[in-house]
Amino acid sequence: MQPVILDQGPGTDTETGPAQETYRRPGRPRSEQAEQAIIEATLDLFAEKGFEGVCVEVVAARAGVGKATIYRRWPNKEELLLAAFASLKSPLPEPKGVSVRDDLLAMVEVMCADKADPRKARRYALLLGDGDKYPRLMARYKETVVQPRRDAMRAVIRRGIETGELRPDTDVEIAMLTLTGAIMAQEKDGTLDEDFAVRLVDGLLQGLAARS
Amino acid sequence: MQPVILDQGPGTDTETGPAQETYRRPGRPRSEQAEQAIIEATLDLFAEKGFEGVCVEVVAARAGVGKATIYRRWPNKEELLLAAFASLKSPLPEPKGVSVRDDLLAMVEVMCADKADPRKARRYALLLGDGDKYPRLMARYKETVVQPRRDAMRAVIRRGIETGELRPDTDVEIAMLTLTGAIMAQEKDGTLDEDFAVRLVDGLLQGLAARS
Amino acid sequence: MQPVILDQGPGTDTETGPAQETYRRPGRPRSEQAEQAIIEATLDLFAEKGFEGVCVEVVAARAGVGKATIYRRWPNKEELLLAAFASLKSPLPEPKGVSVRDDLLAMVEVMCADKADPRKARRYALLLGDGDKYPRLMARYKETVVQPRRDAMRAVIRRGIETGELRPDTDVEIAMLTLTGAIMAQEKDGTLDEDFAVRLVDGLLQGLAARS
Amino acid sequence: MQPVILDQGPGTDTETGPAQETYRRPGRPRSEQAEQAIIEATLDLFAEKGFEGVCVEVVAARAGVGKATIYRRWPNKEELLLAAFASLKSPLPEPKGVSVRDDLLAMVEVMCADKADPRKARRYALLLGDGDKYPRLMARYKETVVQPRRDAMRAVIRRGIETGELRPDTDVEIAMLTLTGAIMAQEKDGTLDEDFAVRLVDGLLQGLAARS
DNA sequence: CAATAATCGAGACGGTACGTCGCGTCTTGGG
DNA sequence: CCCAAGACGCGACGTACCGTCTCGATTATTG
Repeated sequence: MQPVILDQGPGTDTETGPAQETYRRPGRPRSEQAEQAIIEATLDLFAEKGFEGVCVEVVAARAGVGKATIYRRWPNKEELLLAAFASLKSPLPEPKGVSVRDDLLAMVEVMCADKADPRKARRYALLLGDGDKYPRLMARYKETVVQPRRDAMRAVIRRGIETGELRPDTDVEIAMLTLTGAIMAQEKDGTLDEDFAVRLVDGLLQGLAARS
Repeated sequence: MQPVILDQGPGTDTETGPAQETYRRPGRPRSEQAEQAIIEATLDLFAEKGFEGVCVEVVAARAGVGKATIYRRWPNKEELLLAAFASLKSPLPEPKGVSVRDDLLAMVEVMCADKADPRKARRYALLLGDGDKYPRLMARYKETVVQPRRDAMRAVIRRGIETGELRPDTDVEIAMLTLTGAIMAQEKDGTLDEDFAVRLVDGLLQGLAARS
Repeated sequence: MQPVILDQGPGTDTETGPAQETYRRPGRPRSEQAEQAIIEATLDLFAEKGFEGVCVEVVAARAGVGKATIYRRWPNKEELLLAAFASLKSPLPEPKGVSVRDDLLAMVEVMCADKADPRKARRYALLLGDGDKYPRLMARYKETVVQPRRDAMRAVIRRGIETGELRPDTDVEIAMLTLTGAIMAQEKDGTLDEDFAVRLVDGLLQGLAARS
Repeated sequence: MQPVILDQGPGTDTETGPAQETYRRPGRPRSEQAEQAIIEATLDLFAEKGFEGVCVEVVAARAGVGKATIYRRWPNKEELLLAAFASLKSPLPEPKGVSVRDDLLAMVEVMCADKADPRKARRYALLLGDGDKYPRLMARYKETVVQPRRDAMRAVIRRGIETGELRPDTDVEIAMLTLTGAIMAQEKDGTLDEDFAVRLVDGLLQGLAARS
């Protein structure tokens, strides 16, 4: 019967940057500490027990926080998870523009490294290979993490065609899907991760067909 | 109403192989009909309402079956879903052995077609981008659906190297990951599915590098 | 809608006594209304359909309450039933102290009346002769309802001996068991309830033995 | 769809005695051993774990018997329990007819002894004092065990009135309820069981009122 | 001796209720 | 306006028994 609490307190989480004038909503400001503790607890729980282990009630308890403090910030568990994952994002390197092979390699190496970082690995592993009960989450993950990377990669390939480094009839989408897909498809326990990036980029550049 | 005579018999489904003589466990055999009805109901519910809609209680009601009859066969909801999905598997075509390109193309086409079949598409779509929260289901899905396909594809590539159709220094794993990964990574609402397979196979065969 | 201010507060119901200062546990207090509604629904269902009819799920639905709200208060169905029955207790009249016969009669009459009151009668009838399957409920019932009444009755008899109204060699326990037991043993559909109390008390006072 | 199995095999349990001519239904006769084992298992389980512990499935397992073998004999769990209890019945002694006091005493002593016998005690305790979730069962118990005893007792009292041993204005029903009720009401852990019977009978014979 | 018939054990069947868990919301008193 | 705590309604989960229904095998009596 009480009016629904509208999430319009100081510092709504849709704010992506500081407002122009230093405007401050009335009332007690949200605790930055609480926010951090929640994210950390979420990430820890996820790393420990996977998706199932991330229960809002447990996160709250571990972060020493009330459930409402979580729901004041994120509308549901999924967004919480997503926010937690987002805090792990490692940005792709800016292409240096010297050689397409080098730029692609740098990108692929960063993406492979993500699977090695223990914390991100868990995210990767669970999302893509171990227990993926959260496809909607995965969609969002793709949207916010995978897609931007693809776009960057697409740009590099396009530039390669323009510079003549790549075949002029290169199928950009296919090339891009091939690279990102291969990383995605590779099993996390792959045996020789160190030079996987090199093999992948070079393999793709050369093609499979025997040159007669 | 009469159960089929070749019923697998009562007992745990952990049976890994048929006994030597056609052994029959004591007690009333499990109803093959019930099993079918359950799988169908599961698939229907999934197609209708996605993951969330697949509640064991609803499946049981729709299949005209007690919950225990479900739990007697599968230990939890996840395994039920998996079994249901498994019943959708479309086997890869046997490689004809004429040309590697044709064999690969046939395989890729089947895999692409899976994403077009409404029922399987839904599985794919929900698993990879829509549904909600089913962790290790996808792992099992990969294990039972994706992995076998990869194995088949690997075999074709290996044969291509032997016949000289593919470069002798082809990196088999990379090639295989590239193909399957690209299909996986392709968005389900891809606009030009019809020739995607051709583009993918040919793109990979030719490579990206400009021939100087 | 507002919970009564003297709500017992949230927390386990194992609290055996009130804290010194009116201590209030943190968190939202338990709704007194919900408690009432649950008890009422339980009693209604019991009156309507007997023991079998008292299903926690139905009680919850009828009380407009979640199952958890019930299980937060009582650990199981049995305790719920007991609590519901306890709320029906009709206290024994205070002995007026004029004559033992009158005091006993008043007590017996109240106890007999309980078997006439439709709601309490149902409890009695079902517990002792009709319902189905609730083991240790009756024990608790006796503990909380029967025993206190016996204690009160015992006190009256003791006083009667002191005042000389009863034989000095009266066996108090026997007398008390005799009275309460007879009421207990009497069939619920007894045809002449109105003067049963008088007959019982007088019968006991006079004894059976012919006076030679 | 199959016709219901009618319980008309050899030796339907409605047979209360051997038929006149030694008629024997065709087919395999019911195993007397199984019947014994079932009853024993029921009684054991009851003694061990009370009402709750008596699950038909457990009884069957413990007796080394199929569930159908139980349900072929008794229509439901309640009847099984009742049959088991019935096998414990200890008949009242025939009144010797010398003195009413002696006859009553003998009867009361037997009834008290029932509460001492470990096996019967459990039945008594659970039915009347410890865990009585089965009121319908208790009704049947009263019907088949308690009621016959009351009838016998009533007969003795009536004879006492005729012989002049008891007051001519004795209220037979009250007297009878008083005796049986007191035994029923007495707690099983009563402190001095040995002479309880004497105290009860004598207490009732003398009455409580002081003789002025 | 073969046929018939009812038994036996085992265990699956459709149901119903249980008690638990987690979600996202609401409501306390106190910063 | 925020905070920690914790109750709320809801709804799915997986378990436990109930009483019934097959199975193949066994055991008597009848023809």
